[in-house]
Amino acid sequence: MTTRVRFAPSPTGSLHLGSARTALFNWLFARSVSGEFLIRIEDTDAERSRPELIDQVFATLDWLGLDWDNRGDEPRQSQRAELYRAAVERLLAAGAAYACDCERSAVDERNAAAGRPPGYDGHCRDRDLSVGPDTVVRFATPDTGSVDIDDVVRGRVSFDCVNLEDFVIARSDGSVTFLLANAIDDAEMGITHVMRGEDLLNSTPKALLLRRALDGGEPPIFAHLPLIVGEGRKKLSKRRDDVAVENYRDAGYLPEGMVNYLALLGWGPKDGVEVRPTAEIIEQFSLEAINPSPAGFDPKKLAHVNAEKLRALDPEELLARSEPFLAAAPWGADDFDRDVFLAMAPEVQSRVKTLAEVPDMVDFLFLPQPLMDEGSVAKAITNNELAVPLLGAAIERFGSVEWTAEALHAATLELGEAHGVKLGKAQAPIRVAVTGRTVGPPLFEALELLGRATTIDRLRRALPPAAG
RNA sequence: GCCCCCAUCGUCUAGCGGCCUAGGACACCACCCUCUCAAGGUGGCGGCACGGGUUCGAAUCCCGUUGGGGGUGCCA
Repeated sequence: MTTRVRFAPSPTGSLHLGSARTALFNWLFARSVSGEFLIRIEDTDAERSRPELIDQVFATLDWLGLDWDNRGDEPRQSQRAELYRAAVERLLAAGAAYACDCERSAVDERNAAAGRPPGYDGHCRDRDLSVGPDTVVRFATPDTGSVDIDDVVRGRVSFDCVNLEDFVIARSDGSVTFLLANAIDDAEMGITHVMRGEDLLNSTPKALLLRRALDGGEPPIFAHLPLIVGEGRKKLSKRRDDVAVENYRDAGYLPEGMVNYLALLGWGPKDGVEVRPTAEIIEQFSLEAINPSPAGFDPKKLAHVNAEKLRALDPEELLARSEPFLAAAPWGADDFDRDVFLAMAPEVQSRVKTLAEVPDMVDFLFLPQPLMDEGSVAKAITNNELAVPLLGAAIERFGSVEWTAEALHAATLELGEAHGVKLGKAQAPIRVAVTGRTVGPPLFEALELLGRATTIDRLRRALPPAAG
């Protein structure tokens, strides 16, 4: 039997980091065993589901590079209502489910009055109500016995049936809930392994009970993934944390950076090599190596992994990936010179952690005039008594020096010596005059690319009027 | 409240009874390299939650405690 896994998002929001990690692990597992990775849309809740979000989820999975094997034919639970409804009828007919017209508040009151813990009390089990617009359908869980799950990452987990309340499988409007649709579809799609977040562990015995009641056959193997937690060791939340994968894309993270980092949350390669090509991660991946404890999301490490991926790109690739960010840069399209960019690319790569930082690293090369950073100007020019003489000397010297990074480097060194300072001090005012900042890529390479005329023009402009 | 899960440096992890005076990575600190800033190199800081067992031997196995988290919906 071929291994078959699924990722079953609910289109109620943009793709969440936790969901992306779940999708990734399913995908990694499927690819590592030459199995199938399928997608199913769990939109049984008409109130919350936003159909337009489905394409967004697909787009994000595409961006991450998680290809699925039923593309274009992803089951949508909202379109399978009849199938589910038939299952509800069967359960009803078999006496495995019953109608219930209890209001939540009534249940709570009864529990409070009787001193019982919260949860449905089975009030309607034997009332023999008929199903109608004012009733839900509940599944009658066994009163005794237990449901055991042999979870790949957690070992055997046992649930006593007495603690399993009679849960709702069909709403009063006739639609079915996730538990039922999920159990039916996993059986029907021939899913062999179910990998999902640990927050679903408690619902697993219910799914198993349903599957059994519906003669769904051998249950899948379960693997409940550790939750990804945020700052306070709590489940990542939309309020506190930046959880939308799209946000990371827009912030300049590489998909392979996200994939690599996410793969490290709850799993680690045996050989300890953390940052590596996705193909290798697939090779190394194994279900048994997933660890059960919650994993904290660390933006700093994500950034580091991303930076490593960025450095691994060749210049052409960097340019291509940077395109969206360069398009939003402050210079005109005509001012951009791809050859200049490509020449500077290696220096840019070792200095940025995200694509979003790329434009700022090269803007002075394409802008008619550099963006002058106030603090930098003050520090290196205004409040630097050596700035004027140094700049003046540079204007003089750069007029005739051979225009190569090497010669410019040597010339600036000599300029510094003549004024009693080392190269570090000597290049500072020149750097600010030409690039607008005290920090940036290597100066002399940049000057070479910029050309003699532009460089000298910028040096002149940096000189105070009186001195100029 | 009840049910379930988890527990190695701040964080991600290696470790699956002796190779552990616990290894790596991120972050942090120092030094080196150096035209700034990075990158890179070297070194440093820092951890098996606690208490009982089991065993010749426990980070590793068992029990308990404590702590954390998740679930407890006509959400998924």
